[in-house]
Amino acid sequence: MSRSLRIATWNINSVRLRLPLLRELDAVLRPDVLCLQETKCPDEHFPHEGISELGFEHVSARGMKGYNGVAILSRIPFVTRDEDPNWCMKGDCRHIGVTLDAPGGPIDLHDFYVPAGGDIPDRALNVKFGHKLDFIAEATAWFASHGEARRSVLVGDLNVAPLEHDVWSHKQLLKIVSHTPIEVEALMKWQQAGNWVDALRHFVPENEKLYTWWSYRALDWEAADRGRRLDHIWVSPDLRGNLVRHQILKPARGWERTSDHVPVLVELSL
DNA sequence: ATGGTAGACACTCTA
Repeated sequence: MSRSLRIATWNINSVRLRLPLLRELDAVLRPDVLCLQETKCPDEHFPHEGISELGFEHVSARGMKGYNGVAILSRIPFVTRDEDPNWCMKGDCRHIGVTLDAPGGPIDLHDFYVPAGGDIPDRALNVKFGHKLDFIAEATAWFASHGEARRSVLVGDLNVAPLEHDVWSHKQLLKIVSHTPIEVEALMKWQQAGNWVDALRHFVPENEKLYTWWSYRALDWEAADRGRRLDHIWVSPDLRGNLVRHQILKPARGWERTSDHVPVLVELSL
């Protein structure tokens, strides 16, 4: 007998503005757990009522005014781990860790919103790029010091498209923040630090294009199809055999007043 | 090489 656990992640780009879209997402994906990034919402204004109406009884939010912000919405109980690091000592609401009361035993879940890093891929000229690299390095060191992850899932907007076919043109994006070699190397070191399994690439071969984000700035995002895979789901190696399916909700990019990211989901059989 | 769009918030920051 096995039970399923459906974990989704979405950079929602304002949880208050897009609360109605969560109903659409829920109808299509039916996640047990939904991790959000860029909620742009201080905790005291978090729309708890609308979210509990969707059936998510368990909510942990870490937000601030104007920027950033993460939240985990869940149909299954969890405890928030408050002892996790305050990355880069900035208190800027880019991570929540919870331990899920999952079938078959607890699962540690991490929801990350990695700094985007600005436009210039040079830490000497752009402090945001330096912050991004420092953030990833700090996360790498933290997971390395904890050894190989076990019964763990790490999701979020990691703001790096690591593989050649995670972007519409590898060659044209080599100097564009999100796909530069220094960021790709840093992200891969992080992945290796916990021996994480890239769950989306577990399902989709590396020679196939795979995107989760399309810029707002295209006249016709769908026709141009200049996407990038910025959103990720990683699972610890002991859960590799429990992966049963994934979904990239590309139609969400066509919703009215939507985010520039689309929801991504992985189902585990536990 | 440039600029295009979007959200929060109240000036211009962030993406």
